[in-house]
Amino acid sequence: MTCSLKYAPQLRAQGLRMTPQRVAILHVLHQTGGHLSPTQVYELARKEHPSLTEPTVYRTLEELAERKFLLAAHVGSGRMVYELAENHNHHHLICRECRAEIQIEHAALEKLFGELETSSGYRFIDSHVTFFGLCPKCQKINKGD
Amino acid sequence: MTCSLKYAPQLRAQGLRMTPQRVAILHVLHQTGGHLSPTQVYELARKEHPSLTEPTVYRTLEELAERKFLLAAHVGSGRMVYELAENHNHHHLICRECRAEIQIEHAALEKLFGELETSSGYRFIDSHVTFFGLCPKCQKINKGD
DNA sequence: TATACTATTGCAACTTCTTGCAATAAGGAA
DNA sequence: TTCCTTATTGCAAGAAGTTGCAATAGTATA
Ligand SMILES: [Mn+2]
Ligand SMILES: [Mn+2]
Ligand SMILES: [Zn+2]
Ligand SMILES: [Zn+2]
Repeated sequence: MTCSLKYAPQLRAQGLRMTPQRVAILHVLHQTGGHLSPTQVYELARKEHPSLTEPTVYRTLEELAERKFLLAAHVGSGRMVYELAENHNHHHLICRECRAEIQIEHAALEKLFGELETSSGYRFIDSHVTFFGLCPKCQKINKGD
Repeated sequence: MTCSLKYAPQLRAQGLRMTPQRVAILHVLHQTGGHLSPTQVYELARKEHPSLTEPTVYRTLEELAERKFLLAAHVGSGRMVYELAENHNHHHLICRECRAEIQIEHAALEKLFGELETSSGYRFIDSHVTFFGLCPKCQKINKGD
């Protein structure tokens, strides 16, 4: 609730409107805190706003991610997941085998991003990266592959 | 054609079989050379093997990627894309705005991967990463955002 | 070459995601 | 408060991707 009050002026500043659907969607993302798939958002937000539809959820998540209110990520489930962009300055490292997930501090990527920015001319502002690898456990298990 | 002959023994070594469906799928990936979505693979491979079905394409691409014959990547289209793993030691950098795409040499990531492997215990063998950023053109256009 | 084992396929039904369009409603202006 | 503009929504239809299961067909073995 409070969270949507906070976002309302920011949305309006970009020509966007604060609808009850968006209140509900922002609310579940705020309450949950972590990554949510569109379907999860839909199921949860529908409890707050029963007339909510799937196309609205997909369009809203996409729009809010484009405007940097949300971060989108692929975490290997095949489906996109979203989270509030707020206090997030992290990246993800996920085991291809068992899905074990750890966070990577943004600091660990700063040097690489700097180098790539120099050599490519691209800017990496707001990047939210997911790496895939083999976790220590799965490395042992797979030795005799 | 030649390409599937090459893969047949490698598949068998892993308990997999070389079916006409797989011949067709490998063939289009080989001919095309670049990233293809499952739907693109389906449409192209169907010309070689008309009875091919979508579930077979999805399952085959997933299986072959798991076994490292293929590389899978998200390139921002929302859909997964696949390519032959063969001579590929690259990563991708894509403009969030205009989708302009450049390749990144694997060498550019080696130091970072080394550091992350040390600090996390994960191994990054066979990683195929996609970064998103803003290309030089789009940085200029968006200055007054 | 015939047999047996089981990986792979196609089918059907389902879930997830997308798109065009007309109706609705947010919120600035009067 | 009322009116107006147009961003946003819901609907309906469709595309993309998934799953369980019975039938098929690679391939190892004899
Ligand atoms: Mn995240
Ligand atoms: Mn690639
Ligand atoms: Zn693992
Ligand atoms: Zn660009």
